[in-house]
Amino acid sequence: MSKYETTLLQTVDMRGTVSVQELSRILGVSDQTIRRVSRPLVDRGALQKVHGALVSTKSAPDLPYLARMNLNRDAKVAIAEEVVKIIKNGDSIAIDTGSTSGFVAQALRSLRELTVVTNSAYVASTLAMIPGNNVSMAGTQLRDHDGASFDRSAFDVIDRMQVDYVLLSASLVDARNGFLVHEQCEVDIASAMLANAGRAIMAVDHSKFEPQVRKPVLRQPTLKPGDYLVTDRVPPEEFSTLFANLEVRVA
Amino acid sequence: MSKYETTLLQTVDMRGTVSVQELSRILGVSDQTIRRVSRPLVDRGALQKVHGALVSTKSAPDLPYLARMNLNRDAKVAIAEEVVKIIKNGDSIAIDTGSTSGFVAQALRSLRELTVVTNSAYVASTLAMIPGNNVSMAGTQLRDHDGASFDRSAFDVIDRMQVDYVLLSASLVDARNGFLVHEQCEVDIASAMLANAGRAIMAVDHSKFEPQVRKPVLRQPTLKPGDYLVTDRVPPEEFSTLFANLEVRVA
DNA sequence: CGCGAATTCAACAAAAATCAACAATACTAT
DNA sequence: ATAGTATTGTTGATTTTTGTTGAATTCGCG
Repeated sequence: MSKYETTLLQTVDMRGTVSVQELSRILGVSDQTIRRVSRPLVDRGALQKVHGALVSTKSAPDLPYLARMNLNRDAKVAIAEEVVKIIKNGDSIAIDTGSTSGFVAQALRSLRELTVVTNSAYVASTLAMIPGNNVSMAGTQLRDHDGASFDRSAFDVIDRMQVDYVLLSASLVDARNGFLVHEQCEVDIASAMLANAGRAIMAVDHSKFEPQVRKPVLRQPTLKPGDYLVTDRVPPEEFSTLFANLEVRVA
Repeated sequence: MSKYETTLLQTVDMRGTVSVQELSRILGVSDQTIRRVSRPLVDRGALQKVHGALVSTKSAPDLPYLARMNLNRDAKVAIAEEVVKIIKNGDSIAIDTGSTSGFVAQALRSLRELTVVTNSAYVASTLAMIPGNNVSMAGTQLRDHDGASFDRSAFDVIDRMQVDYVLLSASLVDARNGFLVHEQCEVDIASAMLANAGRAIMAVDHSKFEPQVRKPVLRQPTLKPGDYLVTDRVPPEEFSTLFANLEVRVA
């Protein structure tokens, strides 16, 4: 560990992005030294390196949530458009958090007079400003990586509503165990929404059918017969049992 | 990843649409370079490209709130940047709804470890996704034209918090009557925030000093000596009494 | 539809940044 | 004190980025 590490990190985090040249002036060492001491920092992910400068990993624009939204972007857009075909003007819908939900929210802007309840601030602000919509934000304190809430008041709001549809998502679809996610709080919100909704719409892109690096272990509540499954590719054969009672739509 | 990426994204997201020409002037590089560094951003969907300019994917034109945001945009951007100079990393701030607040939220993305409470879903979702921030959304049911909440739970949340600053706005500044708005609920929220905050920051662009077509009649709570007034032009002489005890900053 | 202006694109040359290797210096432990 | 180790600055070759040029494309407008 170099003696410059802390100063270097502080400076870069403070300013967002600092050129190698300027860093060498600030620390009073050569540019080559900056490159050398920054390499381990870059390797362990404390900093990012670009040609000519170092940028903080905490820097705003490349946010985890938005980065995730751009993964499989085309698939998610297609799925979102398919979901919107199910919903009609004037319907009510509960929307959970998740990368696909953001796209569905965008696509739902083409409808009118929707009643929406969601625990995602992004979804809420996307749909709230459409004239005629009635949007409720469930929850108070927002999780930083996706701006969603899972506190007590979120459940209070959800339990007060009765909606036509609920949009759910999952991190992994497993032929044996069903729809899996990483966090218990996500399951809790999904259950609450499901309990107060008519038909559920499970939206998962094709990447969710393949093994994940970090395997999720928590089961989403089981769906009712007649609930929708919307995805962007025909699912492999081994999922036919799991989807037997669902109305499957492929975008 | 280019070293210009962060600045470019911030600028475009903040302003909605920026011409390639102006971007090249702002970043001090050629227009060709702007095209080059923006291409990967466009490819991964972080930006949209049109002939002659780049537009933010987050921008949603032709809506009342965002239309209002585009009125006097340059002034509001300047004011927002001035407001950010007052706030430091780690500070806590309450933010009311209003067109200028949206710009301040965008500008506050450059700071870290902020604690934010707001009744605007737009502000909440803008700041919630910055890693390290702690954002609370005050309120449940959202007003459709600006996605802000004024229900009972909004006050409950605000009254629970004690923050360093509160950002307020107004529809009209009147030399005799002070800061005026249209709706009583806006005054109520402002009062609640003011009661739980250290110093207030009143942000009004120069257009608010001139008569409005629809004259607002409700008085915002009076400010304390030492509170900030941030605007984009030196206010006319007749306001000197009203601003006597305030720290006036002109962007 | 066609014209002029503005914008974009492709290619190349210049400039800047990076890397690897080596020499000089400081520091440590015997 | 001295050999050994680690850190730093310098040099020159290599790679990446950038601005410029001219051709091709797109846009706005009569």
